[in-house]
Amino acid sequence: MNIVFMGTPDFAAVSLERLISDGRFNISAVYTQPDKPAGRKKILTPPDVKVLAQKHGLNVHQPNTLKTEDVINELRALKPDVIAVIAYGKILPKAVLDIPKYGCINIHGSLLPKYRGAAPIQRAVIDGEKVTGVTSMLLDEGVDTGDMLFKEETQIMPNETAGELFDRLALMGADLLIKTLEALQTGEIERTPQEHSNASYAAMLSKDEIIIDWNMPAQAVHDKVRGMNPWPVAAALYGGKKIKIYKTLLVDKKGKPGEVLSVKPAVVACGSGAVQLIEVQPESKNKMSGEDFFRGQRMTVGDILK
RNA sequence: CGCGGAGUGGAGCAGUUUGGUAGCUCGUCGGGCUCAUAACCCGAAGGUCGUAGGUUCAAAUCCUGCCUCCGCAA
Repeated sequence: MNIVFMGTPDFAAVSLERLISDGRFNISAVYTQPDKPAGRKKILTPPDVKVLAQKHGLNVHQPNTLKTEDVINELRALKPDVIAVIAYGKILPKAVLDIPKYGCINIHGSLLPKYRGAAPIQRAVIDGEKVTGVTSMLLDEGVDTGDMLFKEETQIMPNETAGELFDRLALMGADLLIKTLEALQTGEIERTPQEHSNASYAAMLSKDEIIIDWNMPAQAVHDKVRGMNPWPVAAALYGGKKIKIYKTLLVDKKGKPGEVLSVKPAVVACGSGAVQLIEVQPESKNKMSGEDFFRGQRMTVGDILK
């Protein structure tokens, strides 16, 4: 089976790796986003998929857009049976969707039609969902609106971070990709249209929404912290500065929102309930435990965090 | 040269403006109290104050170069 793979971050790289190690598939080309500057010094960094693809000597393309004639002709020339798209980050125009014999398939990190869009995994955690999963689908011209092929569910653990869930779903997605490709080949596959009326959209996370308001219920704070880890990381304001909060635990205590209920361990009251600060990071500082932070700030029980 | 912050015993911080032989909260080790303890009491060890140089009678503190780390922005 002749496959063109399109993907960018580690989530996609996991699937590509599985595809390569499986051995049954001929990966004629890999499309990924152009290298981008990253880090404090703006070092040009290649996407994970590119690194992996080059390591295996695959044919890598990094066009800025798929909408030009040149790129479309190039794809046609590859004569793919299927194009597998996973977290590629670009819209495929109809001219591209029509190229492969079996169509373009996509692995999405949610149970469609819920959480369509860029940040399905994080949004599910932030919303406090208990169950999520991965869905394979046939791409159409909308964003994550195509007919569904297979789904796989999984529970979201109470203290699981988006990053941890990401890793699990990436593996599940890789399995699902293989399963979907096999089914396409044998023709034993059903297309299920999405219930568009039940759809929801998971917008990309932004740094504008990282601030924690201690008036929120403890569960909501905890979910936000989990969903924003490892990026962009939820933060509380203290003394006019941002304190990133990487990890929390729910604690069965009460107090005024933002009130320090305990220094050891570091417990802060929320709108209802309370959370223990497990791992935080003040500006200019390295990550530290909540207790270390309180100690350094000479925090005492009864102080209000703001 | 994108903006900014930080480097002080094992950890988190104070002290730097007004130079004068290092402090706080923890941790560790020893001892005590206790049925017991992450609680409490007593005691101890542990620091070339990132690094190189300069000013000075004297530098963690003032000046200069360098290294490392971090936040923002991308």
